[in-house]
Amino acid sequence: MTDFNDKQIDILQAAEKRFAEDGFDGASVRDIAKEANVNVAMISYYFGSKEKLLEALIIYRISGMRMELENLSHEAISPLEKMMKLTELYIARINKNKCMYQILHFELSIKKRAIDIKAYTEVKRKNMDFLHKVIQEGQQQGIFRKDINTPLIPPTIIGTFFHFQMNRPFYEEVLGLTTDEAYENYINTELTNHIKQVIKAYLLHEN
Amino acid sequence: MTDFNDKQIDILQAAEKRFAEDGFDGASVRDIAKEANVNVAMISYYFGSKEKLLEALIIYRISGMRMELENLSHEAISPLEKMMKLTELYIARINKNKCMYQILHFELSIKKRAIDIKAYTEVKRKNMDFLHKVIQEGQQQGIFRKDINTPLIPPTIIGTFFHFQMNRPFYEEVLGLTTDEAYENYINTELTNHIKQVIKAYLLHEN
Amino acid sequence: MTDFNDKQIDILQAAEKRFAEDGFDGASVRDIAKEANVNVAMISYYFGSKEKLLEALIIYRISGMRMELENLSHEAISPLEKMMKLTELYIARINKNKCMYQILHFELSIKKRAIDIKAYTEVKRKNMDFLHKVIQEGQQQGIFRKDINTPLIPPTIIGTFFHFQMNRPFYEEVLGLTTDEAYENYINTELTNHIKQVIKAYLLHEN
Amino acid sequence: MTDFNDKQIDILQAAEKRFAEDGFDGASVRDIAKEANVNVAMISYYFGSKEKLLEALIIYRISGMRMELENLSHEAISPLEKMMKLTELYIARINKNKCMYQILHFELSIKKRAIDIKAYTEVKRKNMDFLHKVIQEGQQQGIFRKDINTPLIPPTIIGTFFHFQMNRPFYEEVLGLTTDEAYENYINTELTNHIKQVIKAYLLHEN
DNA sequence: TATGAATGAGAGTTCATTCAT
DNA sequence: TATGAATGAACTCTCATTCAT
Repeated sequence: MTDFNDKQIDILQAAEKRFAEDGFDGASVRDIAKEANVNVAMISYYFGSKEKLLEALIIYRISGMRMELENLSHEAISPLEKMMKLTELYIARINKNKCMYQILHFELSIKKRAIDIKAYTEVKRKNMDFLHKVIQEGQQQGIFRKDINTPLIPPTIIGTFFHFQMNRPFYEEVLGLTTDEAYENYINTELTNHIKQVIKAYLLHEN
Repeated sequence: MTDFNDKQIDILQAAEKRFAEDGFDGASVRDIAKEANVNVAMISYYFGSKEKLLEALIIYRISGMRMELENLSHEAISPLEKMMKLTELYIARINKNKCMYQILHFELSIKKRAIDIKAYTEVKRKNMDFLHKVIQEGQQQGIFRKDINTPLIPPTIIGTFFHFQMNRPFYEEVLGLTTDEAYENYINTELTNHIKQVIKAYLLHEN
Repeated sequence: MTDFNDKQIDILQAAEKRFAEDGFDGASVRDIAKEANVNVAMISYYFGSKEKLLEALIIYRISGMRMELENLSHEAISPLEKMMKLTELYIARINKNKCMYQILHFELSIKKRAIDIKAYTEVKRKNMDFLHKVIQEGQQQGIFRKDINTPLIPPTIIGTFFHFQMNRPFYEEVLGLTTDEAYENYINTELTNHIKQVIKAYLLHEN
Repeated sequence: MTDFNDKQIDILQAAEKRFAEDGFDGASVRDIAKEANVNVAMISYYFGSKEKLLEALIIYRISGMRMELENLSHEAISPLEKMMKLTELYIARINKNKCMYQILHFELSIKKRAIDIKAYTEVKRKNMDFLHKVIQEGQQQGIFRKDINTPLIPPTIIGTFFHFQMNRPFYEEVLGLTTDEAYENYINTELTNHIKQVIKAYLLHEN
């Protein structure tokens, strides 16, 4: 399922861009075809329909997200350090897959379409399991607080990042980030640091 | 501008529901008209166009969001208590205006449309100003840490909440929240508490 | 039928302008109502429908065209002088009722609508009768040629005038008539003179 | 630009008929599609829009009007004979392109639309140049009068013809031309002859 | 008598998709 | 395998008109 030819990958990339910028309903297959420099009919030909194109795109991108967590789990570092690295990895991955996340978040929150998100769910579940282990470890070592609500950690990381992304025009103005580089830089330094600080404080200090 | 008649309000409410559930492009004016039990032509008649309907909706909802912050600012409570109350107010307001936020977040993150979000920006800015004052107060009293990134507090609160909302199908399954009430209840207790804990820990503990 | 109140006359004048500039189908009753500063419903109220408004307009304008020919017929001048005066009267009347003629010509040549043009036809017939008499007079006096095709005289006069009007942009450029006054002036001098010369030559000279 | 396929030509012909009979605003694309036995969407597909269809039609027809004047200019006949032939050619061409002229005249006289008539203007200008030469020739030979207003010759020819066409119902009745053939025949004999007589008299006789 | 509110019908256009080649 | 041509369905919006007041 994951073996696409060059033309198909062109289409998938074009679709990702258009879906992210215009929304699924806002993007027309003609726009996508034009962006991908292919014939309109080719989209139906290769993917069957616009909806199936979206599903293919999700699978395509998520299959590329196979976590770097495994490596992390074997590193000989403290649970806190692991959590900090995990947070960084989360942010890096979202930042890298901004478009896909943008699409997914919208599609998930819409009742209209019932796309197949099994692949997405699976990845999330795996992440959660790993997260759970690290937190338990930290709790057993007496470093982390006892009442951590593990399932709400990812929303805290991802949600903060995303809200910042989605309200970009507002924060651009408020923070005086006039260029793309300035914004990107702020994400990689201040925002990342803030999220790490928030998570760290939450893990370490029972109020 | 904010005085709409009954029919107009019917349309606005129907539009809010449909836009939130189907997206702006995914919702047709026919759907909205049907939902509002009015003639299709009435939407153009009252609002001019689909886009102007969206703008009217945003103004309508945001003008109803004039913050309860003022009351808060005069209460004789500690900065921390203020921040906790503020967090609760934030969450309550987003929860109440879920649909509007869902719409706004999508529209904001889409490059296609350039809707007038001045009203929204203004509200955000006012909130930020108030937030800033409370945090400064806490810092001057030596209670809050020194290196707080104030502009990133709202993304932390709202983002966490929203990510939880948007990934509802996933968290429903993971947390075994099978009914609407159970989910709603989880938001009002566990999620709210989590966010407050996160904010509290962040404010109080320099790592 | 010809007694209209002030509001009705406002509407008729607005309708004439809009019909002439935009065509019957191109002009909306809303445009007309706006131009006349009346309520949209008033047009249906007073005239029944858009089509009936057009008919009322035609009757209104044509009833105001009752020819000044009668006076002419009693003047003690030569047939040629009569024809020259007649030509001038024709041109003056068309020029004065440009809008109405513009509307009529379009409506007449369109198969779609079957408006009542009895009033118009009647006026034309009377003119023709008078014309016929003058020409016969001239022929009996041996001044005019024998083979005059009387019914084609009015088309020659009116048609020439109208073609010039309808191709205004072209002739503006060709003749360097940059202002409204220049154009109007050209009509009253050069064009009028040309038509008179053409008619005179035709009447007097058998080839 | 002038290469249209069969379907496109079907549409253009249908459009010409409907525009001529119903006016541009009066003719719907659905009517045109029905007349051409094609799908409604095909019109947008091939021409982009209704307005662009009109423009394509004008270009299509006018490019087919490239004058037979060239041949005329090399004939070894007198200026008067040339003018008579020219008049005939004018009339024949208008008669052949009745519909197109009907459409053009209306669109030109309407302020609403600003269609591209460059092609039309160019043809008119060329005709005018040729006309000018012939008339000068006639004047130099002392045959034509000195005070000819050349630019007003075409309006005299075309205008007379057109007024006769546009008031067809009236002249049908007045002249007792009950059938299409009778009318057509009258045009080809009496009307053509009248116009030629008018032009001839004007050219030859200074009053 | 006069009008704001409301509407069914139809307008032009775009859409995702199909099909013959 | 790949595509230009074609289309039915649906879109948003405007229209002339009606109706309760």
